Amino acid sequence: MPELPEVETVRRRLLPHLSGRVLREVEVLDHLLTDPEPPAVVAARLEGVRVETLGRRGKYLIVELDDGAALLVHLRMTGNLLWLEAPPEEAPRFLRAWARLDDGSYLAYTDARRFGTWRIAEDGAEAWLSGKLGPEPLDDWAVADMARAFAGRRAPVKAALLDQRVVAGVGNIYADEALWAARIHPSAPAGRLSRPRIARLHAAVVAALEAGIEAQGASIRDFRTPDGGYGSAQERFRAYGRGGEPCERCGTVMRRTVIAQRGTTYCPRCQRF
DNA sequence: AGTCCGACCCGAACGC
DNA sequence: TGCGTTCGGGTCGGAC
Repeated sequence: MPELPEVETVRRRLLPHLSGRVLREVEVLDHLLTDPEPPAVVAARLEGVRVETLGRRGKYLIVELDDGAALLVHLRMTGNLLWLEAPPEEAPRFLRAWARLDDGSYLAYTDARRFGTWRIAEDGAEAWLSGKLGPEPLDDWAVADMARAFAGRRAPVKAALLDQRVVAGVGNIYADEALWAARIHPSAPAGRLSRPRIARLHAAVVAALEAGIEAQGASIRDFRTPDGGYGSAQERFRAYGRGGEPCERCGTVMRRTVIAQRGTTYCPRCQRF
């Protein structure tokens, strides 16, 4: 499930292939991808435009266009961008959109569950994203920012971490990893965490995301890099998906529950309420 | 304002 | 083997 490290991996691997390329021909096959905008309108809007660079904000991949607009791609759960040197003979499974580039190469967007979105931001990415997203965790994010965002909140700290206005890019996986590393119970009310605990969690979020990028993301279900490769972050997980297994810190059996409507795994001994 | 929860979608995994 | 059921993710909008 693409979270910040997966999207950053896509950005880095795709950048050399897309930078400076012109989108010669674009087709959007799934109306949900561009909803409420008609697919043909979005496709036509993209044709003939040059890609300046690729950016990222939280879990959004930003295709910066040379006319000042941007294409905001959100992969949600099962979205994948795949780059090929030439168009394939057979369409990739779950193909929802594709583009032919001016060097003959081909970009495919696949999405089994059709949750992903493509949106044109005519005034640029930040105009559309500001207000929706909090700070970039690996950019200019301080402990004080996290403390301010948590202040007064009674919701579980896990719910707060998943709130993209608190910090952008953390999803279910890296939230569980960070809470485990910081030894904080996912149900603890965000606004009642002590300053040292907030500092610990802040550092743990940053470390979890950096480790994820380092491993080129987690290929637990559908995620692939644009070259069709696999990330290896899942091999290092110490909380996510480890319910029923021993905690790697203390050996206690990890517990799986539901918090903030999300599957949540934690160590009942290391992460006391 | 903060919080909660259903809806969206459908392949994969599971149960019988 | 085959069928039906459940699960899971991120985000949004509506209800408290």
